[in-house]
Amino acid sequence: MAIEQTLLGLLATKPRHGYELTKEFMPETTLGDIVHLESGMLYAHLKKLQKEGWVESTLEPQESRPPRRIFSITSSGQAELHRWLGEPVGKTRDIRLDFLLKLYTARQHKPALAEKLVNEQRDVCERFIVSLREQMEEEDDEFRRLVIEMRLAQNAALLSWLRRAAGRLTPG
Amino acid sequence: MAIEQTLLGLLATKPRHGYELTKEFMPETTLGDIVHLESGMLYAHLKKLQKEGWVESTLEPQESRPPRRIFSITSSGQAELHRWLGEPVGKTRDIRLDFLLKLYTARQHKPALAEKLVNEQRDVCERFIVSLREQMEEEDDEFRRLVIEMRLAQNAALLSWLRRAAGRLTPG
DNA sequence: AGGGCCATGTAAAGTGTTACATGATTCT
DNA sequence: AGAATCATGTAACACTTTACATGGCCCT
Repeated sequence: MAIEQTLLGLLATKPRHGYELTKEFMPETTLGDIVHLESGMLYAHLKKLQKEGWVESTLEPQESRPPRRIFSITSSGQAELHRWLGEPVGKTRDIRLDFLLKLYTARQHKPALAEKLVNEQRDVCERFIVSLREQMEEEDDEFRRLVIEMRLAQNAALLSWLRRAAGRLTPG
Repeated sequence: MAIEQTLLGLLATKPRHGYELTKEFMPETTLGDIVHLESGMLYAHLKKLQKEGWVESTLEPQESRPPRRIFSITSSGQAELHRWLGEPVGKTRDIRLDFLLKLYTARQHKPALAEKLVNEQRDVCERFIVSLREQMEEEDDEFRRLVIEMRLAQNAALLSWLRRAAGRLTPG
C-alpha cells in the first residue's frame, strides 16, 4: 500500500506523532488532494508499519493533554522507503495514486530521484504503448478495438505528461 | 459493483448456470480482457445477486454430472440493470472498468442506449475539464499544477476517445 | 494413466470504509 | 456557552484476493 510508504517518507524527515501526520492529509493540502485518508485509518497504518518493523514509537507525556505517541523510522524502514522509491509502478491505473505519491515523496527527499522515477515511468509507458499497438493490429472486433484505443489514448496522454514533467521537479 | 450488473446483463438475454457464465470472463474474451473474474468470486456474486432479489435460481439435475443451478433475472433485477445502464460513471478512474462494462452491456442489449451513455459520459468529462481548468488558474504551487495537468491530460484524452466512439457502437 | 473439462462452492487473510468513543482545552 | 482543536484509537462491516476442496467424465 502506497500510503504506508508515503508515511515512511514523512517520518524520514523527522519523527512525528499521529495527529501531526493527519494534517498532511487534510482537504486542500497536496497529499490530501491526491488521496483521502481518515484519521482512523492513519492510526491503523501506523500500527501496521510498526508491526512490519519499519517504524518504532515512544510515548511522550504532556501536561494537560493526552500523551503523544511519537513515531520514527527504523533503518529497515529506510530500506523499504528506498526500495519503493526506486521502482516505477507497473500498471497504468496506479499512476493516479501510487505514482503521484512516490513522486511527491521522492521530490521532498531528493529531486534527482524524482526525475529518475519519471524517466523510468516514461519507459514503462512507452513499452506498453508498443504492445498496445501490436494488439491493435491483430484485432478485428470493433468493440475490442475501441477498448484498445482507449488504453492507447490514456497512455499517450500520460507519456506526454511525463515528458513535460521531467524538468519541473525541483521543490520550491 | 459493476461486475454484478454485468452479470445481470448477461442473464437478461437468457437464463444460465454459473459455469456457463465463467466462460464469458476467460482470458482472450472481451469481458475477460476488461476485468479478471475468478470462478470462486463469480459464485459469490451470484449468491449476492440472489440475496438482493435481482436473480432467482432453480436446480437442474443431470445424468452423470453434478446438477446445475440455473439463474434467471427477476423484474427487480431488470429494473436495477436499467438504472445502472442509464447513468454515466462519476469518476474518471471508473471509466476503465465500470464504464466499459456498462458500454459492453448496453451495446449487446440496445445500441441506442450505448450511444446515449457515451454522450452523457462525454458531458460529465467536459464539465470536469472545465472545473480542472478553473483549479489550474488559481494554483501557484508547481507540484500541484503538475497533478492538475495530469488530470487534464487524462480527461482530454478520454473526451476525444468518447467523441470518436460515439458512432461505432452497433454490434457486428 | 494422466490431463483437462464439467460444475459447484468454502475458507482464510488481508484491505478499506464508516462510524463511533473519549475527554480536556482553547478560541470566539 | 458552544465550536473547534488536540490526541488517541476501536468496532463493525464490506469487499477482494488467493487458495483450496470435491469428484466424476472424457479424451489421448
